[in-house]
Amino acid sequence: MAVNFRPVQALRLWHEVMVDLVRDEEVDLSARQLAILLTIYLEVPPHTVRGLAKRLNVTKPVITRALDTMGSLDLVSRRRDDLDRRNVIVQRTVKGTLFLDRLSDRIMARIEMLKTA
Amino acid sequence: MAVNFRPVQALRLWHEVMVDLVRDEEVDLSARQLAILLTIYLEVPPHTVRGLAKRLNVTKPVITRALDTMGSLDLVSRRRDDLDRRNVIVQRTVKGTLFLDRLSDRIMARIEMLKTA
DNA sequence: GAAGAATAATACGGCTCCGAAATGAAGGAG
DNA sequence: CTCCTTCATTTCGGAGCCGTATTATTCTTC
Repeated sequence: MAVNFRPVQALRLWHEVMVDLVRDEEVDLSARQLAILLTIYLEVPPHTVRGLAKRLNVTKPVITRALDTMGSLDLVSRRRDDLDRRNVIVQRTVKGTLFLDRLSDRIMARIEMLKTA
Repeated sequence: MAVNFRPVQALRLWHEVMVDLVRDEEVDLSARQLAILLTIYLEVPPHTVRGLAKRLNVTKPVITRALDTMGSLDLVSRRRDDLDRRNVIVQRTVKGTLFLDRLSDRIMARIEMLKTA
């Protein structure tokens, strides 16, 4: 499981996973959308529009639009915060979890291939 | 330098690098554009429009447009193939090399952080 | 040289995304 | 209750990318 990473191998890893994603991508997410999705699934909740905008150094409409797109793909869901109804709480979905599981599998598979190469 | 990678750590690595890129990105490349750029720099030349289109399973106009965009950013350059003037040979640039060096540095830095965490 | 094949680029209509600004809804201070 | 702030969303004009189909150039074959 241990890998010795040197810079060119790190770049090769990125390359192979990106090509995999582009080649047989079911959903076509931009860099921003993927960054938002990963933040929602990996960082501690709750996630609000404002919080995500600040975390990623983008404007709030960018977050709203990304949630619209990924929401229609059923990768995330939104609900109002009952304690402060101005806030929107972004939540995970089963489909989003499965998507990131597949991404994780792709990355791990490419790491394995780098080890044996 | 050796890292033990488990799936959640692979995903964390992807997350952190993507957030870095979105946060302080000088150039804003799409997933396809980045995949094309990495292919040009990491796979054996020569690279033609048709070859890249087949490699990435996209149509040729996608490649032409990506080369237009990245060409205006001076990340790649094009010249005609003198042996077969129908072909366009895609070439690397100094600026493109520097960009990928920075990407490589980002990835390596995040790998280091995962080791100590 | 003429006809056909192959390559890259362009035209087209449609869709998505952009940032800035305006709008709508909810909370807080007095 | 009223004013002001704080959220998220929507609107606006503009820019970029999409796939399909077409064009322009070059090569190949006869």
